[in-house]
Amino acid sequence: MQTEPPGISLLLVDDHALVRMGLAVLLEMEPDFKVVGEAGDGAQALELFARLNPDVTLLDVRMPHMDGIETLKQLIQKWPEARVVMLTTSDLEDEIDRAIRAGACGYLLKKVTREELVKAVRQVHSGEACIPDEVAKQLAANRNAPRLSEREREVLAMLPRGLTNPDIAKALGISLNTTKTHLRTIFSKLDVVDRSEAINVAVQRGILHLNEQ
Amino acid sequence: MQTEPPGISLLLVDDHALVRMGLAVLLEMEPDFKVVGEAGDGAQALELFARLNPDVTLLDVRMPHMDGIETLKQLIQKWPEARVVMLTTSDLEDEIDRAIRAGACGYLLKKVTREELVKAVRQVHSGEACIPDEVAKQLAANRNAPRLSEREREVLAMLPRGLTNPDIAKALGISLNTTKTHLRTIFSKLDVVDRSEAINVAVQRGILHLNEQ
DNA sequence: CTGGCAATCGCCCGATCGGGCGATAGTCGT
DNA sequence: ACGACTATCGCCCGATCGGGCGATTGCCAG
Repeated sequence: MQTEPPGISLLLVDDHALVRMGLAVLLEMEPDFKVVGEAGDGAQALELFARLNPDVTLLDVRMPHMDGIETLKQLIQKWPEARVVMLTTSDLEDEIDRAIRAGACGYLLKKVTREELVKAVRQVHSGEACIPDEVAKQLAANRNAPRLSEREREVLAMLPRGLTNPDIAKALGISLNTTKTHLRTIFSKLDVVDRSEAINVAVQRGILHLNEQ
Repeated sequence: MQTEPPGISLLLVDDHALVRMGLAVLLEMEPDFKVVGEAGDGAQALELFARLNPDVTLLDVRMPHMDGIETLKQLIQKWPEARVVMLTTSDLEDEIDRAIRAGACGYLLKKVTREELVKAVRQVHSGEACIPDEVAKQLAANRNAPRLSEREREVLAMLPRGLTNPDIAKALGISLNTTKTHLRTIFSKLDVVDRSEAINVAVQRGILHLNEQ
C-alpha cells in the first residue's frame, strides 16, 4: 500500500485531442495537479478510471459511441465516490439537468478561464459541488418548467421531419385525436404557439436534437 | 529588414483559451512551427495580424462579437495574401461554403488529429488549399442545392419564433400573398414539405441559427 | 381509496397552411 | 436588348392546424 500523493490526480476524457491537450496544459500549470490519464471515449474512460482511480475526472458531454452522461452514469454506479466535472460547449438546460441528476459534481462550459477551471477542480476535490452562476442561471430557468413525458417527446421528435398530424398518428399507431392532444400538451408545457416554435424551444432546452439521424 | 525565419509562424484565434492552449501545444511539437500570437476575438485577431504578419492563421468560426467568417473577410480584404485555416466543431454546409468563398485556404473540424492539423498547416503554408475529405463531402452535398435569397432567409428566420404567415407579412411589411410565395420558394429550394422540416434542414445546413437572439 | 398524472380517444370550428396558377416590375450580367 | 433572377402581389381551394370542451382507462403515491 503506497501513501497517498499530496497532489490532485486528474483523468481527462474528451474525444477531441485538441481539448485534452488544452486541458492538460492549463491544469498542469498548478504544481500540485497531475494529469494521470487521458481517454478519447467513454469505454476508455471507464477502463482508465478503474486502473488509475483519479481524484477528479473531467468528462466531456458530447462524445461518439457512448455520450458523457451515459459514461457518467456507469462511472457513478461502479464508483459512487467518483468526483466528476462535466465539460461542454453547450448550455442546454436539459443536459445540465441530466448531468446533475446522474451525479456530476460540477458542470463547466468550455469557455472557462484557467482560473475558473482550477477553482472548480479544487472545489470538487474538496467535496463541494461547482456550478458556475452562468450555468446555474440556465438551470434555474428550466426549474419550474414542466417536463415532457416520454410519449410527448416521441411526438415532438416527429415534427422536424415535416410529418403532419395524420402522419404522426400513423407512425405511432395512435389516433389523430390523440396526436393532437399530445401536441396541445407539448405546446402548453413549452409555452409556444405552434410546432415551429416548439422545435426552437425544444432544441434550445436540449430536449430535441436536430443533428441526430 | 530582417531575414525571414526558417520556420512557420502561426497566429491562433479562438475565444476558448482551452482550445488555444491545445492548438499551441500540438503545433509547437513541430520544431519549425512557432506560435507567435493568440487572439480571443476577431478585433484582436486583426490587430495581431497587422503586427505579426504570421505565415498561417488558425481561425475559429464561432466567436462572440465578430464571427470567424466576418473576421476572415476583413482579414483577406486588407491582406489578400493571408493564409487562413478555419477551425470549427460544426460541419454545417453553409458555413463551410461561406468560409471558402471568403478566402479560407483550409477548413478543419476540431476533432482533427495532430497529424492532420500539422499536415494542413504545412499544406496551406506551401500555397495549397486543404479541405479534408470529410468536409469536402459535406460541401459536395450542398453544391447542387439552390441558395436562398436574402429576403428568403429573412422569412425563414421568422419561423422558429412561431410567427404565422400574417404575422410575418406584418413584420416584414409585405402582403400575405408575398409571404406565402417566399415560403413556397423556400420549401421548394430546401426540398421540404412544411415550416417544421424547413427549420430542421436550414439549421442542419447552417442557414438558420436557433441559438441566436 | 382518492387524487393526480399519463395516454388514449372523441367532436366542433375558425384560422391557417401549402400549392397550383398567373402576373408585374426591378436588377444584373452578357 | 435579352434572359435569369428576385421581390412583389393576386385568386382559389382542399387539407391541416390549433384550441376549447369533455371522456375513459390505468397506474402510482399519499
